Amino acid sequence: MPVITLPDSSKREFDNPVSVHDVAASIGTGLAKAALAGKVNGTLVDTSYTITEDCDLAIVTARDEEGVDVIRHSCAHLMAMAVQELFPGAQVTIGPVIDNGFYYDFAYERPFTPEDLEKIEKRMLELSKENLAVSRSLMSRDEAVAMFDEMGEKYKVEIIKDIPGNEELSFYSQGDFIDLCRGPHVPSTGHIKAFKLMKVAGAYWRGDSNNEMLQRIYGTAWGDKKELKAYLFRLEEAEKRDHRKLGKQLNLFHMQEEAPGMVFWHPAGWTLYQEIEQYMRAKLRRHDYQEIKTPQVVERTLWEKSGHWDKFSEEMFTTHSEHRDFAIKPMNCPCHVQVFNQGLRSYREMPLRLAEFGSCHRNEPSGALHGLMRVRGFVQDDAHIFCAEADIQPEVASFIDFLHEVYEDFGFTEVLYKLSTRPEKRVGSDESWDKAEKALGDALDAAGLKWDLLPGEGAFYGPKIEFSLKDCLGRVWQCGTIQVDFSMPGRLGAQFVNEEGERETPVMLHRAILGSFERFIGILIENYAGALPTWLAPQQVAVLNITDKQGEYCKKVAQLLEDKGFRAQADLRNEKIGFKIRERTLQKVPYLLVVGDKEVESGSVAVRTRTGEDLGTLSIEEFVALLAKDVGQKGRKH
RNA sequence: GCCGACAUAGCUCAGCUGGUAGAGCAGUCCACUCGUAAUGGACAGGUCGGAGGUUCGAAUCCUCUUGUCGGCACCA
Repeated sequence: MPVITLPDSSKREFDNPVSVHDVAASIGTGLAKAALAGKVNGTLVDTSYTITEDCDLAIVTARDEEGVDVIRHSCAHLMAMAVQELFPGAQVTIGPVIDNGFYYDFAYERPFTPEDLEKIEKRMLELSKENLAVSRSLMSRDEAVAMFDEMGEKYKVEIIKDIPGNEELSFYSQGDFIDLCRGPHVPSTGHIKAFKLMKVAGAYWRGDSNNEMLQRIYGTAWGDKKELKAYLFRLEEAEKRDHRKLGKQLNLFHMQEEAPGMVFWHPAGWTLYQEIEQYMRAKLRRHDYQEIKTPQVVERTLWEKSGHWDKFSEEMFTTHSEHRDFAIKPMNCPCHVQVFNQGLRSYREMPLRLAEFGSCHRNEPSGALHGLMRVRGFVQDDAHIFCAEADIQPEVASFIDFLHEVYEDFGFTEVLYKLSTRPEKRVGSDESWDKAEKALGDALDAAGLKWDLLPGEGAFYGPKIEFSLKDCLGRVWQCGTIQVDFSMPGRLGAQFVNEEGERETPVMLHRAILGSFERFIGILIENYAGALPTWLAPQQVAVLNITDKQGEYCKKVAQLLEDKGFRAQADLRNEKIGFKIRERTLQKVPYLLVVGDKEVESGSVAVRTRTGEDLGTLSIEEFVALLAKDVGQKGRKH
C-alpha cells in the first residue's frame, strides 16, 4: 500500500490507492481546495491521478511556478472553448504556455477583432464561474482521428499523425469542449480566475511562412488577481522605458518615412553615440586591435566570391555605375580580408586584429523594423582576428575578458553564454570543427562560465559563441558574438607564411561586443529608463542661476567644467528656479548646480541630483572631484 | 514579406452616427528678477500621412499607397 513522501520528508501511508486530491485533503481542506496538480516523483500529474505505489509527492498550487503554468495552460483551453462557442467553425490548433501567459492559434474564416477579444474574455469569465470539471481520458489513435475528422478539426488530425505511435493520446474535456492534450490541467475551470486577453496576431501554421496564416490570440494568466495586476503594472512601466518614446523626449534621435529603418541622430544622441565609440576605440587599442576603414560600396563580384550574394542578394541594397553592379556593404568581413591580403603576411604578424566601426546596410523585411533595435542602416563594433587554428582558444579567452570589461563599464553584470555547434550543412573538415568547437568550449570553461550548448545552430562556416546580457527588467538581449570562420579566408585567398615557410590559410574570427551601436544604445536607454550614467549623459551638468545677477558666475562655472572635459551648460533663462529644475530633471541631467547670491559670494555651488537628492553646497573643486569620480566609475556599480 | 491595428498642430491627445478642426504642453511677444519639479497674460500654429473615389459636402465612408505599432516569418 502506498507510502507517500512529502517535500518536507514526512511520510504518509494509505491502505488503498489514492488520488493526489485525496492526499491533499488528508493534509488539509485548504490545500485540497488549492491543489492544481501533483508532482509524483518529479512528474506533473492531474489531481485526479491515482497513486498506487510508494512515491514522492508534492502538491502543486498557484504558489508554485509549475502551478501557474498549469493555470496558463488550462486558461488556453478555456479560451479555445469560448472561441469555439462564440465562433462556430473556428478550428483549434495548438495552445502552449509562454512566458507570463499563453496563446492559442485558431483557423477561422476571418481575423478576430479587438471587440471579439472582449467577447471571448467575457465568456471565459462566465465559464470560469460555472466551475466546470476538467476530466482526462484516453483514446486510441483511430478513435481520435475519427472524432476530430467528424468535428472538422483538420489541424488536430495532422497533429495526431505526427505523434509517435507508441505514445498514448490523452484528452481533456470540460463541458462540451474536448482537446487533445498532454496535460496536466486544473481540476475545474473555477481555478482560472486571473487572466486577460492581450492581443491578436497572425501566425503561420507550424511557424512556416509557406503555410497558411492562423489567428493567434495571446493571453496572460496568474495565480491570483494581485499577480495579474502586478504584471500589467510591470508592462506599463516597461512601456515608459521604451527607447522610441525616450528618444523623442530626450531629443536623442528621430526616424522618418523617407528613410525607413535609418536613424537621424540629434546632437544629444550623437554625443552619447560618440562617447561610446570613443570609449570602444580606446579599449580596442588597449587590446591590440588596429582600426581600419573600408568602402561602403563594393562591386558585386566580391560578394559573389565571399558567398553572400547567393544567400543574401535580396537583402542587399544595390546600385550601379558604368555597367558595373555594386552593393552597399551589408557586412565588413570581405573588406577586412582585402586589407589582410595586401602584402605577404607572416605568422609573426599574427594574430592580426583588424577593427572597424563599420557602417552597414541591410534591406531588412519591412515587418522586422523596430525602433533602434532592428534597423536597416547600422554600425557595428566589428573586428576580425586572423590567426592560426592553434590561436583560436587564447584569442577567444582574451576576447571574453575584453567583453566582460566592456559590459561592466556599461553596468551590465549578468551575461548569458551560448555555444552553437556544427549544422548539417557546413564547410570545413570535421577535424577543424572538432578543434574549433573544443576551443570555444574550453575558453568558456577556462573563464569559469556556465554556458548552454545549441547543437546544430552554428553558422555554415564555423561554430560561434553568443553573449547576451540581462537588463534591469530581466529582459535578455543578444549583443556580443565571436564566430570561427573556416570558409571566407580561403574563398577570398587570404594566406600567410607559417613558421615552416609554407603558405597557410588563416582562420578568421568574427567578433563584436556591442553588436550594433544603434541597438546597443536602444538597450542602454531602456535599461536606464533614459537616466544614463553620468559618463554617457549627453549633458552632465546644468548650472542654474536664480536671478540675472548670478549670470556671469554661472557662465564661468560652466566654462570651467567644459574646460575640464565635462559636458556642462548654463541655463540663464529668466525663469523661476523651480521651473528650470523641473525641466532639467525631466531631461535626466545628472547634476543641477543652483547658484544664488550666497553661492557667488562663497565661490560655491548648491548641488542637486536628478533623483532629487540635495548634496548641499560644495566648493567648485569639491564638485569637480565628485563629478570626476562619478564619470570615472562609468556604469560600474562597485 | 504575411496578418491585424493605427496615422489629426513641434509633442501628447480629443473630434459621436459625414456639415470645411479643438485642448494641454512646447513656441513667439509682454510683464514679473524670483532659492530647489510648472509665474501670469496675449499671440501665433494644422490643405487631418499621400493619391484616387463616393457625396451638394469627407479628418470621418470606399480603394490604392507609404510609414508606424503588435505579432508571425526573417536576422550573413
